[in-house]
Amino acid sequence: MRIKEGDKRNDILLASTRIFAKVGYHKSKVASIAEEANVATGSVYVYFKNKEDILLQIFEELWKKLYNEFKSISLDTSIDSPQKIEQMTELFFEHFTADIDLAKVFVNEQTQLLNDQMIQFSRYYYKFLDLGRDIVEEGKLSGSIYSNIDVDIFRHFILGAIRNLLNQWAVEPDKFPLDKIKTNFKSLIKHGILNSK
Amino acid sequence: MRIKEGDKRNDILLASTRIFAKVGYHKSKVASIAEEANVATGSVYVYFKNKEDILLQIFEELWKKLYNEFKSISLDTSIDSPQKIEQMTELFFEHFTADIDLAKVFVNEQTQLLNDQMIQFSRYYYKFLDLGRDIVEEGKLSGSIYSNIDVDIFRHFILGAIRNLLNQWAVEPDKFPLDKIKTNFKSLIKHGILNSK
DNA sequence: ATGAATAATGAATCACTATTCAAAATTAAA
DNA sequence: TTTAATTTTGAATAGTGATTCATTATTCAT
Repeated sequence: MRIKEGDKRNDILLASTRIFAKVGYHKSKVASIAEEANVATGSVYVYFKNKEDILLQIFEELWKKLYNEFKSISLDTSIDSPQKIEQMTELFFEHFTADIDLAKVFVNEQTQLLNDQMIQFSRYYYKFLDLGRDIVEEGKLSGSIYSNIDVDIFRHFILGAIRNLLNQWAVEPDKFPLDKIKTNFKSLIKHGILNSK
Repeated sequence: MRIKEGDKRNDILLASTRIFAKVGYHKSKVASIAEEANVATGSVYVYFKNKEDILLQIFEELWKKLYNEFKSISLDTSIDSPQKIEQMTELFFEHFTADIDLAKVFVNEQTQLLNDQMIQFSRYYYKFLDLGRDIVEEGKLSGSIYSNIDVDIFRHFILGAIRNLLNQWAVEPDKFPLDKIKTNFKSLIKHGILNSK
């Protein structure tokens, strides 16, 4: 019997996140990923079906973690809907602050995967979207959120805005410091731009 | 002397927009584009440097048009900053309503191009961003827009939100009708979500 | 008509890289 | 030790599809 030397699967996942972030998924070579992970090219195919599968697994892990974190916020009965939304965005930004490469991969690759009909994207992502819907609906019912707002539209509004701000931060962290982004973001979501004096 | 048979360059541009929208840039084949454009494969290389150049030219034309349309709004002295922002978003959505394939290409391919250091993306895009900055700054100075809002952050906030909503519309036009998106969008930008009763 | 001049063609090339797989290496039990 | 099971390897393969370019077609001026 031979036993596994360390966690090659995870090494590959981490290495590919770095490579994908640096040159983009399509320009990344499996050989480069293997080299970055200190693993033979063939080993990649022991742990993943193919190159695309690596990318899908990165997102699977990402959304699994985020979904679980969001779930506990969602279930918290001591805070109201707007506070939950605020905490969720906070958590979202924090998660990526810790891993700028993951942020880049999220920003650059997720949309294409989602729009590819051939692909089964992480179910945790859709469960996360469901949590978001519930929280906004809760806010509308309790009266803390404008009742004329469409829940589905708002979810995609907020997600798109976050995504693009993360992108700016990932590209120019000095020009777009995350705390400044967070402050502005929360204010924009809550009150919009109009100064009604 | 031989004269050009029709506008093959434009045929290729239109055909590639359809193909890119349907299967995505990376999975698109130059041969398919040529076929869709009723043109020989080699002809593509008469009008474009390579496959990537086609995509860049699609964006060049897109942003050239949008920039010029936005410019006239920006110069209009009869309306104030918030109205300009409203008109610009209106125009933005309208432009893509007329061409859902272009919307898909914009949503799916632009981020990657912008983040690729090797690529010179359309200068009109950056000029468009400058227009946006000026308008928001104008609003802050006149007092109609909250002064604590960071102009750069707001620009990317609004662009990201629009992009993601366009994406939803392009994928499920029935679930996300554009007029509903526009109404919600304008309200969210102006007043946010908090119902202060 | 004729022949420059330019436009258009598409089969052949050629580089590139994802994937495979037979062999080697490692470990643990017998 | 030896064997057997499992893991790892990386050179060879094989498919793909972007790009080239020699050839053909078309048009206009003469």
